[in-house]
Amino acid sequence: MPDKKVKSSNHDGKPPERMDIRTIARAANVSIATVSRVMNNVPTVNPRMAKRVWEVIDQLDYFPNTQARALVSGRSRIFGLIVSEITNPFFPELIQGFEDIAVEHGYEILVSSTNYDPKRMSHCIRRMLERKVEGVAVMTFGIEEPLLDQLARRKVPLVFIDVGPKRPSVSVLKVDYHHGIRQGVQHLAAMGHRDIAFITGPMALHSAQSRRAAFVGSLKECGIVPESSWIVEGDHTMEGGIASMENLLATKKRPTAVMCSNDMTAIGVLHKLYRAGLRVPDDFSVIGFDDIHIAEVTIPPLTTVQMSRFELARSAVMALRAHAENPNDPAPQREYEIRTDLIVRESTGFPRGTMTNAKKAKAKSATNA
Amino acid sequence: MPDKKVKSSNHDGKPPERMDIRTIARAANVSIATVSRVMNNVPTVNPRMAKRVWEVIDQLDYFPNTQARALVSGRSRIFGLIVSEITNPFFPELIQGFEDIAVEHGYEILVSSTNYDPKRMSHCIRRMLERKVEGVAVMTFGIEEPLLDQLARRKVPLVFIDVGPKRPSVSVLKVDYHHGIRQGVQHLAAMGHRDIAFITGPMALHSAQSRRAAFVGSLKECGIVPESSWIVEGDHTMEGGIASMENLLATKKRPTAVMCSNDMTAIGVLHKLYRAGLRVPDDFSVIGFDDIHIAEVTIPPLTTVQMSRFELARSAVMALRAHAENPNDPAPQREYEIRTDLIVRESTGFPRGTMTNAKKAKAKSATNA
DNA sequence: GATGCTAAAGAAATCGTTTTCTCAGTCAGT
DNA sequence: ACTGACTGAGAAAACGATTTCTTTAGCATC
Repeated sequence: MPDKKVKSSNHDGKPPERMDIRTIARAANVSIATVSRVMNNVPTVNPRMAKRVWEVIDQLDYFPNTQARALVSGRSRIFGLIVSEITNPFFPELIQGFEDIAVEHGYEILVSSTNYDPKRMSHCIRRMLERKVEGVAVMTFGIEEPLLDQLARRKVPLVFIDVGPKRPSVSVLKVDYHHGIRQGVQHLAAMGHRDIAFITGPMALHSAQSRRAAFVGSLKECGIVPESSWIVEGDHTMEGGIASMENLLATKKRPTAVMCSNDMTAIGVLHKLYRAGLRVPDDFSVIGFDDIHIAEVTIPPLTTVQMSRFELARSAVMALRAHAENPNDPAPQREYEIRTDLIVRESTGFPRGTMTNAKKAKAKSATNA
Repeated sequence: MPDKKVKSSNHDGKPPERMDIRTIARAANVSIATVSRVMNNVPTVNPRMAKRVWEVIDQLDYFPNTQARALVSGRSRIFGLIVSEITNPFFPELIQGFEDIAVEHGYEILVSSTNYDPKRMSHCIRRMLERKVEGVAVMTFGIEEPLLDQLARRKVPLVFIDVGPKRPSVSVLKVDYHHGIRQGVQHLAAMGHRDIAFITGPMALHSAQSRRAAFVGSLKECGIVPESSWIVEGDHTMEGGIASMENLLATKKRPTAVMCSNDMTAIGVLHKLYRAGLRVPDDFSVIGFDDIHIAEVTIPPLTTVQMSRFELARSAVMALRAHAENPNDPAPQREYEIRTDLIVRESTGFPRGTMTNAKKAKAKSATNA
């Protein structure tokens, strides 16, 4: 924003040409109030006049100053979006969707990545407060609730994933982890796996707990008793996946398959298995979670549980809009359901040496149906 | 931003409690001008008074309204960041760095991903203009200059990668593609490869042309004549990599190695080779470009040319700051140099059947030195 | 033809800051 | 003691919109 000092009239005849609502009003021969009304589609304005104003606006290529508008109307038209790790490919895909939908409804977004660091979190909340966001989507999968008090206290609408305080102006996006994870477990069990490991996310995260619970539950449904040494804690990174897989390979009795709390972990696992000289899926089966884009081209392509980023983004924006646009709506915390589904690719197969090729083909076609 | 209507005094004794500079002024028994001066560290204010004001500010947990501030000061303290594809992992890493550094200097950022779509680009420029950004970093690697006229005309500081109009308030980040790419070519040549292919980015992008030129140049330096059918156009996506590799495999005489214009392409290539039953690096060598994080764990880990996201981000923010904070500085377009370097991992090796193990070991150690 | 009502547009207040202007004091120099 | 320069702090004018309050004009009603 330069041209601040162009106020003093310059002697070469040109008017100072600052582009504000007054310029338009003057050019269209109406009051600024009318221009404002035209821009906001207030119905009481004479259509002929409106047309004239629009023409001037188009011709001069004018657009209103968002901050002035926000200041007086009390509406910033900005949503905040807090993610835990922008470098995990899951999130950019989410951000993309969130941005698209928010922009579509006339909102701008302020993204911030906390990297699981409470200090960063608190700093970014502060920034959002300063910018007067009209709502914040907290896509960190459940962490640091105390910090969010600052937002709640100032009555900023919020939307969480999985779990959040039951308060007015707070919505929760419920992810049905169970559905997809059960499909995964059954898929493995159907092929004959009994020794199935699980690599969780950081257990401080609610979602990590939910996913583990869904895994354990699904295992039991198949009549398999969970072996605790086969449930190891990861951290949703590739490095974590590598380390966790290392631990699993070192267990007394090795599992034959592993489910991961997210795809990045699975990618680490794939890598560790490659290093260990084990072939996937011949020697070991791997299932991921998220279905990020690169899951299609890992070697081998990753069987994974899909959670729709688009659905997540859409629901989040909708929830925030609902709150922002009806400030005193008595109906608070709506809950939105997000489905999960297994996508079978090539990182899963029969446990080593249990089946002939003929049986393989048969079982596989049954599974896919 | 709710609590808009809390103006009317409520009958339970409490004051309406709106938190603005006036509240602070009243509580500290000074004028609002003084409060403002204190917050902005204006040196002429009495230290004792300043202390008192700070105490009140802390105690009431007050922070100024950014939009009011921006409105009057004419400074939004927002930078725009336009990337071509947020779902390409290169960019999140860049965004992260950009955000960190911008925030460190008190700026907020507005990110937008154009997905190579001019319509999106133009829309996002408009949005940035509306929010009165103080500068825009155009990290699309050279495209759609006409659209950027809108920004230039309004004298918004800009920073480009590689190439940009020589105008005041416009800086360019020069990437030294040649250095890293030459290293890559020499690395391959040193191991005995002569038949080296190249998959470019979208040729509409300046960076794609620069990278190809660097490749062709480096090839000639090694006395290899470029074979045009081995230079194919990709689009910087995994899918593009797969398709391009397919084309390369179909050439009359197959190359023995390929360099890619970015890592996503290389990942696609790796996948295609896997599908084709070719082993990397035994049957085919692959080099990427960017050194995104997952390049470390591809199978096999990817040899690639590193371009520092952090350097890029830092330089971009610094360039924008320089312009934003000295609006009438006569010195425009500073240029910043970004280095590139080869990172040798495991996707490159000797061409099939050309060397004995002894020779291998020797050549490899020489290359790494 | 005076009155009341409605529709449409202008005037003015407002949002929460920064910044310029103004005005008391203080102090030094003569 | 009077002037001039300087300090420090308050008063008031922006900033560029929205929104409330007024005004004007037109029309129907009695």
